[in-house]
Amino acid sequence: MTDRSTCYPGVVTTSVRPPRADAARNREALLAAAEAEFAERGIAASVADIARRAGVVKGTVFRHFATKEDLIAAIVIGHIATLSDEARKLLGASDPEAALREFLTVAADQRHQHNLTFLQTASAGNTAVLAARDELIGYIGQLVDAARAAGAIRADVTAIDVFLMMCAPIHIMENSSDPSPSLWQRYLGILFDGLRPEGASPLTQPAPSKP
Amino acid sequence: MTDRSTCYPGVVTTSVRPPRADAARNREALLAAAEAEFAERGIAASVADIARRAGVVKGTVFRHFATKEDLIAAIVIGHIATLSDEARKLLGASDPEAALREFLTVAADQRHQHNLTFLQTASAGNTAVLAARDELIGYIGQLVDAARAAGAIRADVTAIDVFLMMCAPIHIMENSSDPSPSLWQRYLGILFDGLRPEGASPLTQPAPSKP
DNA sequence: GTGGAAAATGACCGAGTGGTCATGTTTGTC
DNA sequence: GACAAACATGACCACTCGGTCATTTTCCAC
Repeated sequence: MTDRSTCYPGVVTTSVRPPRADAARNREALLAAAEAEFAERGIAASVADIARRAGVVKGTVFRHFATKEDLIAAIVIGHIATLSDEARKLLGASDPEAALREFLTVAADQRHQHNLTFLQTASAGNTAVLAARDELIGYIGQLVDAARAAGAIRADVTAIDVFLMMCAPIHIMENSSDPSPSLWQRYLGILFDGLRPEGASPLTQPAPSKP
Repeated sequence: MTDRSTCYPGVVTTSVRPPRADAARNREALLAAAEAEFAERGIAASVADIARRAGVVKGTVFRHFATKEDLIAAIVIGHIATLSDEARKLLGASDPEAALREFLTVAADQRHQHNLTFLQTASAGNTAVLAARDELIGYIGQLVDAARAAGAIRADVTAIDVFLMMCAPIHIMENSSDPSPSLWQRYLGILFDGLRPEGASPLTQPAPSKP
């Protein structure tokens, strides 16, 4: 085994000396380049292209991220953390319905801009991703509870439901050949109306117990 | 150019002698094998594996389908045609709301069983697929019109909307790590409630004019 | 049965992939 | 400024992929 102390998937291993300045620079450049490359070419983006875009050689990528999957996981974790921050900010809002809607808007917008929907499935097994995901679902749960208490959403909808449905507007618009960039807002509107208590019909399938 | 008279993507070229018996057999076997392989391994399923599963050699695949994309297109066209048949059958139903819901149920179930969501995007540019898609949207339009006339769905929702949203329940459940096989029915329920007139809020984005 | 067309075969190709590693370079420390 | 550890380099590997093609086999009409 060679030295892999810098290969942490988003979580710093404890009690090691801080990374060298150039290494930290390159890591950030790689994350940015990978995000851009994945957004443009999807999961097919190659490690070599990412390295080139970051002004670095392919071998360097594997010094920072043990596998391509680890690189993807690092990106996904970053974005999930961003969403967690957003959800936390919205917790104290005076209008719980508007807060939940705003969260879904931010989430869809982020996923739209960075083509994250497929990255999320690509890093589904990563434990660090799972931990970040669970934290996010916790915050979503508080948003959902507040909205439900305010009578803004139906009673039978859970935090896991909302988490799973988060990407739906993006997936819907991706089926269009030449979508307007903000088409997803239309489907977020329809989806959100489906979450409202008015006209809600009983659901035949129970809510999933785990995401 | 070698003879490619059998490489038709779902549409029979006119006035050629019928294919040989073994060729017809192999073509069906290839389509079935490809469908199974794609369902199991996604878009990453290789032509060689598909050929092996069909009891045939890789070169044979390219005698029937000029490219891998053409093979995918043939599968997708078959499934779209199946949906068109289903929609046509439902046109005369006495309950337009139930008919639309039944159509969405059949569509989601088909896409769930055959993992078709990604295949559809993979064959997005194929002209024969586009033609089949437009025909399907025509039938969906009639289902939607009937449902709207019966007051079962909101006024601002179009056939293209329904077509684009068709796969949403499947995409939603695919975000789950360990989904129940019928979880998509839950999200179809929520989505369908979003299509109802009760509690519908105005949509900020206009409906797409083309799919 | 036989001849000729249609189709299947399997070896082959080139491009591209994620990943490795010995070697050379940079950085921080004393 | 020298030394060691951290880091970057670029050549390299094994492998898979979609696709091609000369050759052989199979089918069908007569």
